[in-house]
Amino acid sequence: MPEILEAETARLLIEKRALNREIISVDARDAWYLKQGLTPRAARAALPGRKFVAARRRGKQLFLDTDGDGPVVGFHLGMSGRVVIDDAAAGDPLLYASNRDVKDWYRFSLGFADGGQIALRDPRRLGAVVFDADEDRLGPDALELTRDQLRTAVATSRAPLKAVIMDQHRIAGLGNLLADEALWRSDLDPARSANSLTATEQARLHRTIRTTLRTLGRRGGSHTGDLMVARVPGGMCPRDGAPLRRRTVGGRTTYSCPVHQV
DNA sequence: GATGACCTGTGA
DNA sequence: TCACAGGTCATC
Repeated sequence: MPEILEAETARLLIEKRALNREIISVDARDAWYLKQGLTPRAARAALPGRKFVAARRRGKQLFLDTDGDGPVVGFHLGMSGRVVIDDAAAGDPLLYASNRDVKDWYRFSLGFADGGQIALRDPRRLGAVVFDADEDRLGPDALELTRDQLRTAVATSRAPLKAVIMDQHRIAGLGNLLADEALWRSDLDPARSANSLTATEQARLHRTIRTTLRTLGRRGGSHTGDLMVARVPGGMCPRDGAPLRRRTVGGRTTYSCPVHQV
């Protein structure tokens, strides 16, 4: 996904199009896609006759509440998953992932009594469907992040700053592109140890995460950052023209400006 | 904490 | 054929 902005787009689509429609069938043809002990049989036993009554999100994860004593259905989009309702796919085309509509990529779908359907289409199969996930394993949602929460997240770890803000247990929602963009806008080196930030830098990072999410959300997604155009080998910093540095930080490909990110 | 594993498609 | 991909998990 699919970072927090795409997850929110998917949540909005679900909220608008999938609530209060009676589920009558379950197509869990890819049993591997069901995680945390969920089986196709259990899904078929639990969902028909129910409807979704709320679509919630924390970080990149989606939680669909069902009526009565039904399960909370968790959707996780992995690297390439998208929510498709009837014939509408949520969000902009994904980079780094195919957007073709291939039948084989429908890993999980639910049919509605009115003839429509909600489905997860995921070429890479790194997403998941779960029931009744432990939502509190995730940290505070990045879109609602307070300054105190940011301070707590970074002050308690000496891991690289980027690894810490991408750690879903500490802050839920930031992925590789958003983390690079926010750090680039914050003038902070992704490899610095998180607990080395001064109070001023923490405040700046907090403010920047918020404005980055707001701005890129308005533009249409995680791939619309200013750094994206330069996020290629040999790319130049859009702000000061310096050659960008490309390396691995926190296990992920990372682009940063050696001149203004310190 | 860094690393490799999971899985599959795409483009060089 | 290879490197690489907006994510997470277990393991050294």
